[in-house]
Amino acid sequence: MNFSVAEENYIKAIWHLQRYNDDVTTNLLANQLNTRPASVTDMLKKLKAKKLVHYEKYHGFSLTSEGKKIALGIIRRHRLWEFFLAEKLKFDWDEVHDIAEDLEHVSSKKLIDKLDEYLGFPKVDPHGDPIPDNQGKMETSSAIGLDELEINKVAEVSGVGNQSSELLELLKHKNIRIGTKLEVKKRFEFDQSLEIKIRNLPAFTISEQLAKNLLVKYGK
Amino acid sequence: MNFSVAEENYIKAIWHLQRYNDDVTTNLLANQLNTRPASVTDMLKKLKAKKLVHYEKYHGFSLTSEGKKIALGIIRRHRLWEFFLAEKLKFDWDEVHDIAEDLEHVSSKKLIDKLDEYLGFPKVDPHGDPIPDNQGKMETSSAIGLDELEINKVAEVSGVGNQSSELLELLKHKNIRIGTKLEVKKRFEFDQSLEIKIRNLPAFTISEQLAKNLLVKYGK
DNA sequence: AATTAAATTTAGACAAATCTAAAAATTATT
DNA sequence: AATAATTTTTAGATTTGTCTAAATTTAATT
Repeated sequence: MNFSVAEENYIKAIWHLQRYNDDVTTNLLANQLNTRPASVTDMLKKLKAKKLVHYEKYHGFSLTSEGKKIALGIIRRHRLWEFFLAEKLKFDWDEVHDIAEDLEHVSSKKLIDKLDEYLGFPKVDPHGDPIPDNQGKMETSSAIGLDELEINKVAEVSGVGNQSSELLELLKHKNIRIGTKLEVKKRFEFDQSLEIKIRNLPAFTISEQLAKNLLVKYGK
Repeated sequence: MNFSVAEENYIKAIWHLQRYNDDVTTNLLANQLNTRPASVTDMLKKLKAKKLVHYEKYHGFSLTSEGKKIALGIIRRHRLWEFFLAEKLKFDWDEVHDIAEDLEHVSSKKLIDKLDEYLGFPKVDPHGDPIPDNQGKMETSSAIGLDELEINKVAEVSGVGNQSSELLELLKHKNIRIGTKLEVKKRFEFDQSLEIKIRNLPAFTISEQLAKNLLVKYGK
C-alpha cells in the first residue's frame, strides 16, 4: 500500500500525539496539523477505510497496529534524513526538522535501508530521538525530564521534548546540545526554576518549562 | 515562487523535449507524461498564467526564460541526487533515476547547495549528463553518438541518450558504462550495425539504435 | 479549393483534500 | 435533570489535477 503526503502527515501526527496524550481528540489533531476539525473528520473516515485507525464517530480514534507500523516507517525515514543532514551535510540541529519533513515522504524502502547502512545504522537522531530499525524496533529511552533530576547528580542531555524552532533557538543560545553534561545545583520552589551548571562554566538559571523539555540520562 | 509536483513534472518534461524536438506538441508532451492531451492543455494555461511558458492556443508552446531557469533547478536537484545515490549509497546506475524522480521535488535551496558541496561539486551524473551549478550553468558536452565515431579511434563513453531501464539493462549486460573506453572496428552497411572492441575483450556487434544512444568523447 | 484526417481545445465530470457554516452529539454546569 | 457550552460531524463549496467525449482548429490529401 502507498499513502499520500496528507495521509502520512495525519498518521505521523496521531502517532506523536498518542505518545503524550491519553486520548487524541479531533480538535487536538486539527490544531497540530494547522487544519480544521472538519478536515480531520473527513480524513479519519479515509484512514478508517484503510484500517489505519480505529474510529467511532464522536467517540475518539487511535492508530491500529497497522497504522502504528506505517507511522514507524515514516518516523524512521524522518529521523534518518535528520541524521544525514546534521552529520553529513553539517546542518545545525534546528534546521534539519523542516527539510526532513519533506524528505520523509519519499518512500522507497531500498533507499532508506541503504541510507541507514551508509550512515552506520545510527540509533538516535540529532535531537536524541531514537531511530526505528528496518523492523520498526527502536531503543526505549531511559531518559527523564531535567525537572526530575536529583540535585548535584551529573547527567547528560540525551534529547528534547519537541523540536520547535523556539526551543532549539533557546538551547543554542544557552549552549546546550545533545551530549552536554550538566547538574542541577538548586531548585527554586517559587517558580520551579532550576540553577544548573555545565562543567566549569558559571551556573545559570532555566525555567521549569525548559527543564521539562530537556531529557537527560544519568552518568555513564 | 513555489511549484507543485505536477507543475514541476510538466516543466521538466517540456525542457527535455525541447532539447531534441524543434517544436514540442501537446500530444508529444501528453505521451511523455502518460497523460491525456486535454490535461496538457489545462496545465499549459496554468503555466502560462505563471509566465513559465509562452503559449498561444493551437500554435504550440515553449518555456520562457523563467521557465527554463526553473527547469534547470529541477534538473540540478535530480542529477545531484542521482550522483548521491550512485556514489554514496552504491545504487546501480539503472536504479537511481526513479528514486531521484521523487527526491527532486524537495526544493530547499540550502539543502541542494550543501548536498552539492558534500558531493564535491560533481560535473556529471551517473549517466554522464551534466549537472547545472547553483547558477544554472552546466558543461556543454562535446560528446557525439557512437554511430558518428571514426573507425579505429579510441573513445570513452560519456553518456547515454536516455535512461530507460531497457537501455540500461542492455548496457549492463554488455558491460558498458560511463568511462568505458572502446573503438569501432567495422561498420556494416546492411543494417548500420557496428563491430566494437573494448580493450582486450573479444569484439562484438551492437545495433545502430544502441550506437546512437551511446555518447562518446575522443581520447583525453 | 474542398474534403478528410489529425491535433488541439473546450465542456463538463470526478477524486482528493481542504474549507465554512450549520446541525448533532457529548460533556459540563447550574 | 434540564440547559448551556463544547466538541464533533455533516452538508455543501472550492481548488488542483485529472479524465472522456464532443467541438474546433489546423494540416494533409485529393
